Amino acid sequence: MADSPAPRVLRIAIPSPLRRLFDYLPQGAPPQGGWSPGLRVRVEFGRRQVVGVIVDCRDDSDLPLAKLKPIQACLDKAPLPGDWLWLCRFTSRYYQHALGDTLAHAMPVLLRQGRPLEARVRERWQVALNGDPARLGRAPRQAELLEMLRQHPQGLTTQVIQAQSFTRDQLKALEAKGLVSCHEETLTGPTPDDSQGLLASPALALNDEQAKALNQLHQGLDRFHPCLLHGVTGSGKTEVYLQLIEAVVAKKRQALVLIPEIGLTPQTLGRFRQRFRVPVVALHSGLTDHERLDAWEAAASGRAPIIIGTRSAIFTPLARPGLIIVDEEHDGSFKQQDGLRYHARDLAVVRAKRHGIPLLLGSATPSLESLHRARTGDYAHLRLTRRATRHAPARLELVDLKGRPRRGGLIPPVIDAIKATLDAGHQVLVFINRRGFAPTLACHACGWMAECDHCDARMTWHRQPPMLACHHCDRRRVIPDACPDCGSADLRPLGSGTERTEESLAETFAETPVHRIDRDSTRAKDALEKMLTEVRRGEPAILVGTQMLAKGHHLPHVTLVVVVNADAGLYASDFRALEHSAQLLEQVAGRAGRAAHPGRVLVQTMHPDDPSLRLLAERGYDALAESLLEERRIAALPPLRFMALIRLEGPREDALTALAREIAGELREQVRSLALDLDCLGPVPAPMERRQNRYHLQIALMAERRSQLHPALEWLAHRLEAWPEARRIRWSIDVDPQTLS
DNA sequence: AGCACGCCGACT
DNA sequence: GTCGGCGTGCTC
Repeated sequence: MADSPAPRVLRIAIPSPLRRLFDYLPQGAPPQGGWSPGLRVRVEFGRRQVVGVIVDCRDDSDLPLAKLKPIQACLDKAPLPGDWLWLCRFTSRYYQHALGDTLAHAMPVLLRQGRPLEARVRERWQVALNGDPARLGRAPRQAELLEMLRQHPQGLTTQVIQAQSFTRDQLKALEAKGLVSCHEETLTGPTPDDSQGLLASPALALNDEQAKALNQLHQGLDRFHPCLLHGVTGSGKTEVYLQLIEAVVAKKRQALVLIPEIGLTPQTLGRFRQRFRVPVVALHSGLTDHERLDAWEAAASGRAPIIIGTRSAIFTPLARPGLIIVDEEHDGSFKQQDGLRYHARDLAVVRAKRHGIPLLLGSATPSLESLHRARTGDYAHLRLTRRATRHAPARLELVDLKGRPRRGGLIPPVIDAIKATLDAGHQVLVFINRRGFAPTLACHACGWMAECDHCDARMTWHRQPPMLACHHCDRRRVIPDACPDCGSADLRPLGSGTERTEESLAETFAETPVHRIDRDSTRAKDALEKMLTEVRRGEPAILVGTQMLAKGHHLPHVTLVVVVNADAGLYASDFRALEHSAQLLEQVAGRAGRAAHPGRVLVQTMHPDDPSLRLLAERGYDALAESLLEERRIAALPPLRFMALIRLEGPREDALTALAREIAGELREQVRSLALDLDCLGPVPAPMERRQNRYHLQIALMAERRSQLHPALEWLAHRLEAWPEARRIRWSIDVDPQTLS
């Protein structure tokens, strides 16, 4: 690194929502490489101490140097990785989020608190190879300790030895006599040993489609090479990932694998760990702060060749980046929905490009964004159309709900099909996208419905425990005996939730176990795993569940899938609702007939003639996606145009509306004066205008070119930050919003 | 966001 | 008389 003269000013990003940097004076000895961007420093900010990151070293400041405070301390011997800092700066700019806050988000809690970034190590003691036993002398405890170590040729850690009531002094004495040796190892596991080879278990044979895809991926290992791996459920995408990772790790590079929150199960992790002998590090919400720091360090130092994590793992630094995989790339959990509203899949693209490495986006139901880019040639489009099992994917059969009697939400022919499946000794999955007993409680006499006082929403009727609950805020109420409006006692459930369907099925099929799987029933740790283990034994059973059940889980004995109501996404105001709904239906359908028997998927709907639903049922997700893309083109919506949403929120509707109008007015004026080619729409009420007693409005910006969006957002962020009235409301900027709600 | 300062209501 | 409500102002 070129020697630069000592800077007079350090420009520092402070963990705060302020979109500004703060200048400080260097103080104390600089670290080895001199003052440089990426070093963490402790500084006094206002009246408190915070950990900031140097982002620039300069000789002048906008303020007189006399007004600057000196830093308190430098916390690092070496800067955090340059690529990591680059990604954070990009993220901050792209999503219009304060850099200091972005950096804080992108590092483990302990680093944010100022702890050093270094591998935690432990000592391992082994019998020395050519020790002279005569040197032991008269030391009975040391002799016992030496004997114990002899029985463990691979060595023992200090912790284990001390648990056997030996002391560190005894170890040190043996070491001084040359009888034992000690070496340090990191907690994330030993450094990989090349001599044993990479694989712990052999790769599976590929079919010709998989082999062709893998071959094409091998061609692009040394450059930015974005690929959409578009494979039907059960077509063996994971095996392609594993073999590609093998090639990358063999070249001493690292692979980063992102998976949805719900997909990082012990089974997924187990599959990677079984295949590879090298350490596979996982980053997920279940880790302690120390484990997270260890994983981060192992990735940053290059000791961990394979890193698997959820959304936030996209910010894990890599010493030798070689490959990024985003599995189930269409999944909504890759987009953060509050604070720093980033999309991990989109940042993965940016990061892979920066590193010059391949990017693999995998899905059975790709997002329209990725499909569009595959069609325009930005991404290679690799298809896997064949299932590993004997059977073609089950097609959806639409079942008309109109005018049919329902029990627990199910109509007689569907109940008959469930009975036939159970009689054949198979299992049934009933998918219902509503928790609770019933979506609401209604008065049969006057039409009153239980509504939340704080939100524009109905309250859900729960049986266990009995209460009315709002799923949009924390509000709970006791179930009334009589209608609060007319006093009638004729209160009835309206619609069905998981609890009611479970109850009804348990009555109808008294001899068959019915398992309910939703957020309420799986709250306890391991409850889901226990239930799935039970179900995988294969006895006839009915599973009633929400989308938790739709993703990933392998349920080999399920041959019938029932969707209680497919209409949720059909006529929603959110332009992505249908896309998400179709992805979910296709994923649910993928649960049917994965093993020896073919499957059926019955989809109940009030609109069996809806063209989109019919297209999905008759020609599948890909055909519907094509048609949706065409609709988006005509309606000038993403992914054919670029969008940003300004969300505004406040306690008083009239004040919020007035301010929102003023903001939109100024924004339009700015768009005109900067001659930007973009449309500014709104303010309009958010789909659920009142939530938790706060009002929500939004302003949308739409542009043909992404470059037009940015100057407007940048201006707006600074304007709002300096606008006194805007401090009384909450506002946020959502670039590439995933939903409008 | 924090964290101070500052100016008005019900309490040991 | 004080404890504390949250309005408004600032952070190199």
